Amino acid sequence: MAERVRVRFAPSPTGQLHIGGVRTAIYNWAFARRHGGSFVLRIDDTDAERSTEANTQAILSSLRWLGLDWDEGPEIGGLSGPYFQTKRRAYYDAALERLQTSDAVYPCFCSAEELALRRETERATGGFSGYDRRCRSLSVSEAKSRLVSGEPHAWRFKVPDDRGDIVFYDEVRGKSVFPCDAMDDFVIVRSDATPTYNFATVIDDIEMAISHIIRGDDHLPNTPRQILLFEALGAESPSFAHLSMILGPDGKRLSKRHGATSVEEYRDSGYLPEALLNYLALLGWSLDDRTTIIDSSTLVQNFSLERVSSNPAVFDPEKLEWMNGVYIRDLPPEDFLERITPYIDAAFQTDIAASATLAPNAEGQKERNAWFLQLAPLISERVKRLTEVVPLVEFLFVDEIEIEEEARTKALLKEGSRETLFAAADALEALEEFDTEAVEGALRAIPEQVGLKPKTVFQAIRAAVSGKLVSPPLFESIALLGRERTVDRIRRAAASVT
RNA sequence: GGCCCGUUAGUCUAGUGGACAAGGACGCCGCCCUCUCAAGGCGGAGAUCACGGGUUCGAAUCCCGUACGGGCUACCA
Repeated sequence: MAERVRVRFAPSPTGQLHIGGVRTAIYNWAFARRHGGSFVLRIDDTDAERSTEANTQAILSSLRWLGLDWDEGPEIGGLSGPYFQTKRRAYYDAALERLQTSDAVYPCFCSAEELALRRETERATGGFSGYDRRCRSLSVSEAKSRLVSGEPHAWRFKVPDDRGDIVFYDEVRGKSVFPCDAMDDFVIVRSDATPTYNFATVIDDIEMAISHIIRGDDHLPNTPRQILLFEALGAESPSFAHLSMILGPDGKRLSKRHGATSVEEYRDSGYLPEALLNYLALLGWSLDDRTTIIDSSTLVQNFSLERVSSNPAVFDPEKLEWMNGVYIRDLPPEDFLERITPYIDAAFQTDIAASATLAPNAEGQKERNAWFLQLAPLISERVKRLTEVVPLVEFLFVDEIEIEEEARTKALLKEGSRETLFAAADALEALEEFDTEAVEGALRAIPEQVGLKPKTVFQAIRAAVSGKLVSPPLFESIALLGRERTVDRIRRAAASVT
């Protein structure tokens, strides 16, 4: 195939961008980038009932968030626009007209109710095989007069009788054969004059000079119909690559009842776009026998349809989470801070960006910035999702901590903890410097002093200072919290232990 | 019912006729490190390559059948 590579991702805005759709988008994007081709984004919004503008916006922002930039499409335009099917009506009307003159279609006056009824009875008796071609045998004059009288009608494609098998080579699955005579005369234009998916998509793919159609294998049965339409319209078929489904843990196609399925949900629950991209890219494609962490440029350099697996994959949230942790740990402290900022602001009603914590030139905040920066690596290696940062740093952001019940019973209400806490408070109060080393030096002496195991001592202090059983490392945490707040918390906790 | 697709450990995968009594990753288990939780290090369990036939000197790899799973079967996409 010498022609230029042009692929398209054509989501239907009937919902948010879901996991399966994203993977399709990733493969299309990577394929285009790999071959120096174009990645076209087209919105297949022919389902007027369920398509919404909000969904379209959500899809665009999800793609942007993931770094999947398109060369032509909504908001940026392009030579093959418009990129919304609802705005391409003229093309569909013209195509229908051509098929009418070439006698490749015929009007069908059967009502939807009628068809449903027939379908049902035939299926019940075992032998349903699609539309029975009833209107195909209408005489030309009858059809014409019913048309003229304004009788509601759809347009059906005449599946040829002498066409033979439809054969094509799927880039993922290899040779595919569909017997033509098993296909019924499908509707291409509805009675409200709008095109169906099969019709619109073929016309657009022709007009947009799409070279490779990479899509979910739920479209596999549509492919022979579309090939017939390409032929009827005198166009060459593009190459096809059908991706297997992404399944839920029960082996059924991934859906909302399996939990989070939209990109936005993953973003909101603290996933990094690069991690989601990485995970999804490898769900059905592999670089080699051992690579699991792969950045987008490596993906682009190596992506090929040949290495796309043809069997369905079960989506594993645990592996995604692990991978997200890998990416979080890999983030430079500055980046990490920037990424957690929105989550922290949301949780504590702070406005870190506005208070210039992260702006290096804002005097007075420099200190706080540096302070926070110290903490970053300590936290980043402890979380797998950005949202998990919130409980870990809560003790630094609230004036009054609340001691969790478990922390109280398991750490504070232990034999000797009252003495421990008083000793710790005294030791910390007596320090000249209040940095990590000094704090550690002071606190390390406590276990022996009170005759308890280090773990017992430090857990009591941790509970007093953070209110929790789990926190970033104690000495650093205390140094960051500051002497005043630390000592105050420890004394209060001591007082509450009788 | 019809048409189509798929089948390597719980999961994602490597494997394209001999180097595979099957490699990597997640998860799981154990040990080490350790102030908690993580991270990290080391080690381990886990696959009769769905099953049955064939082709071949030789099959996870090719062919056929069966079973199981999935998709489509709409004037949805």
